[in-house]
Amino acid sequence: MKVTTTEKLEQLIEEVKSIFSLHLEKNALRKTPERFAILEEIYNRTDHFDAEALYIHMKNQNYRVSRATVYNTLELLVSCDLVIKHQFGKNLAQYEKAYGFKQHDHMVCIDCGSVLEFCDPRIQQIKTMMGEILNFEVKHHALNLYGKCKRENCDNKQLKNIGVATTMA
Amino acid sequence: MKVTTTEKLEQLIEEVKSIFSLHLEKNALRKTPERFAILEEIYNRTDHFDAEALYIHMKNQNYRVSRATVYNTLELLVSCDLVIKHQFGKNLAQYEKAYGFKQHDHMVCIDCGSVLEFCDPRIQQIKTMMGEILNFEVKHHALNLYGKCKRENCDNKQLKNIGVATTMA
DNA sequence: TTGTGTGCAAAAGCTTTGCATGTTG
DNA sequence: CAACATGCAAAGCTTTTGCACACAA
Repeated sequence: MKVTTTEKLEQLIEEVKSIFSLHLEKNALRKTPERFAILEEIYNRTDHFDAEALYIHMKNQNYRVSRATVYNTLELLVSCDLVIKHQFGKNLAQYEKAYGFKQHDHMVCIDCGSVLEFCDPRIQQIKTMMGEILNFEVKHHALNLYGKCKRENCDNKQLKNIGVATTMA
Repeated sequence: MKVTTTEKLEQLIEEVKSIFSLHLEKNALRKTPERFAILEEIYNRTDHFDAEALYIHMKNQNYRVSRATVYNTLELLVSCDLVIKHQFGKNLAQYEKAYGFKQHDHMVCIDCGSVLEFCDPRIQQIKTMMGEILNFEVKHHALNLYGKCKRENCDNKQLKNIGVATTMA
């Protein structure tokens, strides 16, 4: 029987909802519809996004939610590793879904702001070794490479919201 | 003849001033006393600092300077690689002098905010390889490892200004 | 029913901008 | 002396906070 991409995504969403549910129970936090709606919204997105974009998008779908709750829930989701928070060199936090995707790092174009992902096993080795040497328990990391992409429509201007490749062409 | 640490620092400061001077000339920018005073102030500091701390410190020394000029000059210095700008996961840019110091990366304690530095040659290999694979001209990078330090006076609370080891004990 | 979570709006914090003034080239 | 840089204060943006109300447990 064929399993479509949509079905896979729905399965993934059910899975992360269970995980989140369990996390809320464990920490005696409430299972509010807003929290699950935000989680679902995030996992239906592709690429990176900021808190305001998430808020606006939910508003546009006529989902009644406040910025405070969006920020609140994002923090919760980061704390249980369902979402990763990034700072790509701007004073604007970018977020990304984390569960079921290979851990990766980012290449950011300093002209057009486009972001590509890559994996390299050496970063894991560095984390382990430096943790031992410096006597730290390393929890996570951020490796961003900044440079100039060679897209022909790279606009050689820093966009205001460091964005997402698909929103910029 | 003995060369003291202070003398070395003064030499270094003269050197970066020349570099900055040349950069200003090349770009037809003006050599104002404020710009050189800020550069000197930065190279007299140790560790990491934010724009406000730099501003306050100059004010305390009765140097008349404005926030606008501080931000302005910091950007200039970053653009000619005399200063590096960091974002250690907070919405607050941290800066660091860059000339004459080995390039390094950072280990940040998620509890007390202390920052340690380390070097690892593998990061250079990753930059080169990923630049080729993704067709980017890599200009710089940021690798931050986040974890828990094992200092006995690590206060297990996130400080407001991710700071500098020496200001926190 | 109890108290945590939410929405709204105001406040806070960092950074940028506009405009009059000062100063470099 | 003309253009650029500075100082000051106001504005801009993202994020946090306070408070009254709603609703999950």
